[in-house]
Amino acid sequence: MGGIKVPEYDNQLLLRECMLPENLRRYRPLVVLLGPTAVGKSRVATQVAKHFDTEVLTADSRQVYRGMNIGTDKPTAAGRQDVPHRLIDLADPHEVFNAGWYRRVALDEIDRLYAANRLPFVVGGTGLYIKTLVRGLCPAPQADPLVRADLKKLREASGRAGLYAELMRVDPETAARLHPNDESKVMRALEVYRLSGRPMSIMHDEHRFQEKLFSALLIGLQRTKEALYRRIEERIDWQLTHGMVEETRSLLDQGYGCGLASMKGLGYRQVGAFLANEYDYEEMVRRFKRDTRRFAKRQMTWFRKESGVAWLSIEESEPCERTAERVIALMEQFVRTLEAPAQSAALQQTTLEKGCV
RNA sequence: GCCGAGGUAGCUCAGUUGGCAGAGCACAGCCCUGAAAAGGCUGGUGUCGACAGUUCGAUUCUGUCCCUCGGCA
Repeated sequence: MGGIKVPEYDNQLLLRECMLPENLRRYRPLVVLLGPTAVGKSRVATQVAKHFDTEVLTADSRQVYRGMNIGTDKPTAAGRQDVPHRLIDLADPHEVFNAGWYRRVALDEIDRLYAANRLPFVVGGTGLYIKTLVRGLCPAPQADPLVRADLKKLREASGRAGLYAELMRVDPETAARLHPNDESKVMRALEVYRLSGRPMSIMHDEHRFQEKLFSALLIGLQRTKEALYRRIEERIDWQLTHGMVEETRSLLDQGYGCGLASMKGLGYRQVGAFLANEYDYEEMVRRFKRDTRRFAKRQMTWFRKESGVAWLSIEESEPCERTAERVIALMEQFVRTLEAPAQSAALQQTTLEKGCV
């Protein structure tokens, strides 16, 4: 027998201890399960949440909209009864939901869970929303419809070049960072300047995503590109045979036009164009799948560069119960490092280095 | 077998009166601090079907062959 003996832990006991009110307040533990669309987060998350007797806090910029259910793969009522899901159905499709709004309501939910001695468990694929919890959001002014309307006028009068020229004048540093064609980000930077009188670049320099509100464990799920793409196609086929077209039609009939941010989401955009006879059904399916593949790719680009994610590769044959077990194992290990930082310093350095933020 | 029409990027094709091969789509890589399922940027060496001939130089012209799709037998 050689090597160092790792002490045996009673994980359930430690977990209960970790979730004692004073410890929750002390460590502010947070677990995030992330990954690209269709990788299989939801089913795993439900099992994991059940195991830890907690809830699922969704980090999904589309499931926040009421009435958008099939297209956003929102958990069903039955699933939500099994395990409570929060941060869903927060806004109507005509409202402009955004990262700041998400952060405020998510922090409230997390505090509520701490008060109930439960471990907050965030699950989703919207990288920016997750980042607002794990690394914060700079205290720039919120989006303002009046300023935006004004900027739109400027856009109409003098085009993208006019917007960009103004940004070069008031915030050359941000202008240098942004491409003149990236209208929405150029407008946001102008909005920040008009509302605060300060260049956004200065605020970013001051913030630098350095907030640390939680001891966070980030777990990422990934699959091979081929497997992920196949799952995307299967899910879209399922959505289309289970009411996606009807759901989109109903939203349009309620007056939610295709110009809304919510209606520009995957699926709704393509089905909406199909209903407007811009192209036929087959073309709609092709684009829906293609655009979802592209999205998954963008998600992976974002997540890959996020430091501190513990990645779990899922094999094709792996049942989701097994994936859930692996996630649970990582979480229990994480809880140990919180509970007994002295003994597990080595452990933290080695195995959990990647997953802790 | 004969007569047409073709063979150029993963796909559909354009093109070179002989001089470093180019579009769309697909795909790939990337950026992001209140629209993030949004928005934006970048990426083309490919035996130009094969072999030979003419030429300083052939993907382009000529010849032979191979393959595909029509039509006729």
